Amino acid sequence: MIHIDEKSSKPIYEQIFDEFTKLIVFEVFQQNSKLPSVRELASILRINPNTIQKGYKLLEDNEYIYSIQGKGSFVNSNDITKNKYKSRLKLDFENTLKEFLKIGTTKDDLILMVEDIIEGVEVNA
Amino acid sequence: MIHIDEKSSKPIYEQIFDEFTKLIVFEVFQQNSKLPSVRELASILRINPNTIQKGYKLLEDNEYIYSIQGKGSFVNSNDITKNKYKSRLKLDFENTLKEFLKIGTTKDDLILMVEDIIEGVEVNA
DNA sequence: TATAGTGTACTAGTCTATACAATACAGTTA
DNA sequence: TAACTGTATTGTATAGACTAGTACACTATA
Repeated sequence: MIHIDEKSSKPIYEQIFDEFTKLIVFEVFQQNSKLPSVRELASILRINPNTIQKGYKLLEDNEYIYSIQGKGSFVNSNDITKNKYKSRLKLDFENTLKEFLKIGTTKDDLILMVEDIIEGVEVNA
Repeated sequence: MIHIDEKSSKPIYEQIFDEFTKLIVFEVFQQNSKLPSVRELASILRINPNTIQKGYKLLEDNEYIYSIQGKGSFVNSNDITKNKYKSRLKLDFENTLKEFLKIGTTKDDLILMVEDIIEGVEVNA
């Protein structure tokens, strides 16, 4: 379900965040569904519970999940999570686009690039 | 000329890389022009020479500069540096686009987004 | 009520990457 | 020769990531 790369330079708790973000946004986890408990996931992945907790804390701070003491951690509403994710993506998109503009790439070039990339994805799909 | 943020979580040697990359790509440094020596820049920025060296090594590994022992470090040809930078940007662009497609954003939406962002930049310019 | 499971918090220790410090060597230039 | 370059090595200090152990408050259920 969740894949952690021990060799990655990215901290495990950030990987936890990334993995769950995708599962939530792609609706593998429906809204209000329960995430595995901190101790359970720690046991499955053979990672210290504190590290899992740190990842869950990050998810909660970013409003992807909410936690209730004694009950567990649950997925926030689809509206919230999808909008959060989309905002993050859009920010990335904007920054990259602005860099392209700085080095003189034209609007037409950029739109062509978008079309090329989409086409490439569709062919591989 | 170069700005280093001591408080940033990004390592100093990576900041050195990022700053010079931009100066080179935006042609503040012309091709074959000499970068400040390792010791000189270390003295100016009050940073350890080894850290500067590590940044220069990264620039050299990514073919933005070339170094000659006893002479100094120099900016590579504009063709090479600009292409390198563009490749990096394009990769970012592609990854973000693919994420958008995964969550069901359509081609038309994406092109609209590009146009909106460009318009926003032009207004602020 | 008792027990097991939940989130949460804290301290302490290990490990790794980053950065600094000091020194040395080899090549270039004047 | 002297002063400047890049490059390499060894050692030390520090911060962040991770582990380990423990503890407490809350919830659900038998």
